[in-house]
Amino acid sequence: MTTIDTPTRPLDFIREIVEDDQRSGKNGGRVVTRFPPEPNGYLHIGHAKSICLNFGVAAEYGGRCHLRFDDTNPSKEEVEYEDSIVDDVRWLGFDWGQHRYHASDYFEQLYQFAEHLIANGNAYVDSLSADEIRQYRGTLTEPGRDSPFRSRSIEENLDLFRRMRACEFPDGAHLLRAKIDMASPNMNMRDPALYRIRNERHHRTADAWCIYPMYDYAHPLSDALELITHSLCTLEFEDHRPLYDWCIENLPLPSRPQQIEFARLNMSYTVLSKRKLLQLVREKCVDGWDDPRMPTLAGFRRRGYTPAAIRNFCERIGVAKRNGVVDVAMLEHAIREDLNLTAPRVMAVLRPIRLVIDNYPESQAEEFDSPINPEDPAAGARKVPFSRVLYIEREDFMENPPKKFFRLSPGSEVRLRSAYFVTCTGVVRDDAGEVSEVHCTYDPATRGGGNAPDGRKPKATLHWVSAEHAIDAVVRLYDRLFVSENPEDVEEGKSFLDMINPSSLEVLSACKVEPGVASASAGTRYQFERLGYFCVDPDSEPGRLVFNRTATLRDTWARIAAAK
RNA sequence: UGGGGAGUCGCCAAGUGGUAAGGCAUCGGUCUUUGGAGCCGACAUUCGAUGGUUCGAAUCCAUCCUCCCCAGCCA
Repeated sequence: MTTIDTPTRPLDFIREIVEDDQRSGKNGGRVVTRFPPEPNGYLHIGHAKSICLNFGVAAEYGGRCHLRFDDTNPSKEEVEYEDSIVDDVRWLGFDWGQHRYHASDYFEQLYQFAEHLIANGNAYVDSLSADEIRQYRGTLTEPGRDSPFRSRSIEENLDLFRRMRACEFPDGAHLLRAKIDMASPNMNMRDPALYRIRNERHHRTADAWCIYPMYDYAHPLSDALELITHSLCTLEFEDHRPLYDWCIENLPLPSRPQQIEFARLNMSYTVLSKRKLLQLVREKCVDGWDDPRMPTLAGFRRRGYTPAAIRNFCERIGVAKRNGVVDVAMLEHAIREDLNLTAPRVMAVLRPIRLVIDNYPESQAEEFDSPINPEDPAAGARKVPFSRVLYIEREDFMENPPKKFFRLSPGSEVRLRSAYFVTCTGVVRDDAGEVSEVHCTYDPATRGGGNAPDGRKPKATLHWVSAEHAIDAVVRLYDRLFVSENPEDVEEGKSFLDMINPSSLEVLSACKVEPGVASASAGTRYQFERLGYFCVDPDSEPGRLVFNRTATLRDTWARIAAAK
């Protein structure tokens, strides 16, 4: 065996930088990354991209990745979110070992470093109001003006800052600012805020502080203190990089991390902003953060997605600096690809109609072997009970079939998967004239559903379930949450909420499933043959299973029918 | 009209001066006890535009165009 023809995936620009750094011996060859979520919401598929990147790069280059909570704003953060983030990152399959940190772990050090900046004349306490500061900042095209407090003495700054820490002032009375350049063309360099007063309880440090550091200050220092080598973040922080570097250059830090920006993930038919996701939850447009229609990791988990599928998806979309929109079909492909190989097959009838086999003995019943997974012969077979009265899918029968409809119709013969060939002989109608029962005869010579002795080959194979053996189930059919490819792009006066798909959830409560799944536990995934992938929802109760549809199977007939 | 980024197939995305990878989607065919899956094939004479340099340019230079981000005491 040689590895010559092993196709090598080209490196993305970040891995290229990391490899260059390793070659040149920068950072002593160490690679340390971090995933720094703010605990103010649930993680979504966009975060998965960042998680896979950060943990992936670390693993590939023999380094490590820290999980660090960016908890510098007590008014937005909660423990519930922190717990969910821990669960989700673990579920995705990543491990930070002992390296779980919080920006708040560094509050004392961050404070001391702030005094250091003041002592060196690199920071000052401003006492302008928020509104005045905005006015002094200038605009995109006009430079800002120095605050009248910019020239306070070091002693006065130190005194004021210490009194800020001592909680002597109300919110907004003072602000610690970096002394950089009010005329900078980069707005972030016009004396950015470093510390603000927030007389508020923090979910971890409780009442220890009433001043809290800003992201732009806390982030680079946290990175440096943790000896992070490559600090990967999204594009919108690109113009913060000079400030990131400024903080590091002006303080005696133990290391010099490098910030590198990449494009965040956008996906069609999806919304990925924490604010909007929070709104969907708060306004009850969905059933919570883990609603299977949500693009949150908790939602995908409940929907039946596997961590491997999400990781493969993240690998496949790549990492670059171009803003784009990934087709949600790419994600759907990833989950089908995974489940096709791993999900046990089962027969389930979602919209049942009775199929009576007139020439099958009334009292008879038998069991057929059906493959658990044709893609994996080693998985073996399962027993499926069969009897005279079955349920088949209502849409698998048509009294007046159009061309190319190969399923059951008067006079036609189809294969019942793993059972027999069956020929439709007629229908029974209810009082309203609706077909309430389909009748047929079976060919005993086709037992097992294999080929007939005379070589007949039906053009269709139907799934079925024995009426007397079937168990009842509720099936929730999920579809995309939004009807628009870009739900954020709406006309004046409308919001993304107006783009919600009114039929994103259809609940079918009279479904029939083969008995073998009766004791399946929540989270178990199956392929319902010919229909799609489904998983058992935690809402299930004994005797009343609830399934969520993860993804449909490709349906060629539906395409043909839709094309007309 | 300041600054920072980005423009390669419908969507992601390689390519870094030597004559446009791959994936998704789409469309054919084949195979099939899932109209599933698999397999085979098609799918950018062209890289935002225009000039220029060069034997040769998506790659270098110039000019122009388009899109994204920045004026939170959010991250």
